[in-house]
Amino acid sequence: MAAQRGRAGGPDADNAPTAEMPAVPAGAEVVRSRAAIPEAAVARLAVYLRVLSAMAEQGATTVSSEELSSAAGVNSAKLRKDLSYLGSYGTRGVGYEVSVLVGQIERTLGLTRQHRVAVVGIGNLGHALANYGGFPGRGFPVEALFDLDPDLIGVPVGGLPVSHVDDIPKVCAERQISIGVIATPPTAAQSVCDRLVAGGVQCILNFAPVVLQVPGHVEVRKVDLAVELQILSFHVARRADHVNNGSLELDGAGGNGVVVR
Amino acid sequence: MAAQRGRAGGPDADNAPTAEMPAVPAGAEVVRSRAAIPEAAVARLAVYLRVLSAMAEQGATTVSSEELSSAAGVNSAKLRKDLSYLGSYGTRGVGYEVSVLVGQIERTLGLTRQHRVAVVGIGNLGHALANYGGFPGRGFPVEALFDLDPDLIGVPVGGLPVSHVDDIPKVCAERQISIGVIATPPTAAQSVCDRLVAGGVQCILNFAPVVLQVPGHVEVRKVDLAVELQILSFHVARRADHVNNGSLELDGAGGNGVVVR
DNA sequence: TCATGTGAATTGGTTCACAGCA
DNA sequence: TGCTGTGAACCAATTCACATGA
Repeated sequence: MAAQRGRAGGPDADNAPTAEMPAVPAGAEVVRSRAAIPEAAVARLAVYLRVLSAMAEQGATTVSSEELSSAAGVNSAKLRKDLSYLGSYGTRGVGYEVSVLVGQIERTLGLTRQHRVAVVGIGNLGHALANYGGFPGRGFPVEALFDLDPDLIGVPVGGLPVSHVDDIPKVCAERQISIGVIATPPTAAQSVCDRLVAGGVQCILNFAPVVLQVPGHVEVRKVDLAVELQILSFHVARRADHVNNGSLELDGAGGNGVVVR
Repeated sequence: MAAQRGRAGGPDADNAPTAEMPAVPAGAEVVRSRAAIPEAAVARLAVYLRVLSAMAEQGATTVSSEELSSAAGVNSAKLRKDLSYLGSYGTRGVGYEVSVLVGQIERTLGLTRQHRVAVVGIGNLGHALANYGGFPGRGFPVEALFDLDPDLIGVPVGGLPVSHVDDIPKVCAERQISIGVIATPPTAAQSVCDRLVAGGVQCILNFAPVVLQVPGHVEVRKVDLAVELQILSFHVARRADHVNNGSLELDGAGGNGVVVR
């Protein structure tokens, strides 16, 4: 049933074989295939990639860990550690070549492949998603749309006609969809999910506020507005409590902002 | 500059006076602000809350950690640990009373307060958000909408007229907005963010693919479609690699699916 | 007897601090 | 001289396993 990977750093960690760590030879066997990049680092790599792309557009050819990390909102040690999972592509005393990093991150994230996307549920959100048109920075073309509403079937949205949810398995298989996006009401989500899985979809991005049950080989990520808002609510409440309790020291020495430390 | 709290278990930890573990003995009105619930647990509490609400609607009055955890897609040990941060509200040998749990989680997440929301950027996504109408399960009423487009100003969306982004500080202050939702194109996001902060907003939910810079007292959470898709892409690629490498042992003993372990 | 609640062990992730190299 | 790359130390989160109490 594969637990959701949602929000906060899903654990999961399939016994991923660890690094071919250059040094390793020591003992004996060990080693396996590729390197186990921590889940948390993967998420950040995607952010670095975006920042780097922006920098490249501005004509930058080189960046230091300091520059890149501050643009990405992390500290430089973490950035360097994250990049080290890719291998050693920096130049000591200098920094990283932007184009090299972009290439390596893309390769690592599997962005050299195409990942065909289907969107299910063409309501407000589904519309928004369908109109993203080719999704973020290409590589994720939307190739199928589905809904239940007879009035929508056949209507083109973002240039693509809507199909009926009953056809999900067939259409997904035909069009080799690898990522299914669920933007339906919660009640429909599980059955849609089952059909996507039947259609051979490997990953699901779920916007519906339900915990999906999927077979172990399917990867699920959840985007949950209510959860996000409630987490923010928690922080507001906590802050308010602190103030009430008079323990508003909070930023003790030097009154720096926060985070920093 | 407060790092983003985004995706995978934002660390960050504003120097939150962690574990001020109630040295406060058995004494009196324990409860109080209760210290340091791990960020990761907070996100899950929101999920438990939803599951519990659904159960309550179905008439359930009691639930065991086993039932609740499987419905929420986590293991029961984690669930019990999470609930223990709230205090001891279960009955050994029996389980938890649904209504008590709902109440405690709501209290902990600060859902007894109202959190007025503003949505900035009334495009496809902004429309979708505005029409959520009162956001997830009330408690998060949308009280202001903003856009740049003159054709939109004054037009009601989801029953609320759109104001101009220049008025963000004034309107947010007037209407006591505590949560700002940014659904603008990336280029506009930082300036919108600055205005929200000027308007006294305490939390920001950012859908724009940029890393926002905010003062330390403002909490930011990011929902980033591109990042989500790229993480999924990574997993697809990794899986493909494993197969190619013939190291598809992966599930050594017993050939269970994956994830599980 | 059974399921909660929780210390202790473990695992995963972050940060430090410095060796190594252009 | 810098800045990368990385062991080691540290801290957070998860899981284990069992004492506890209805």
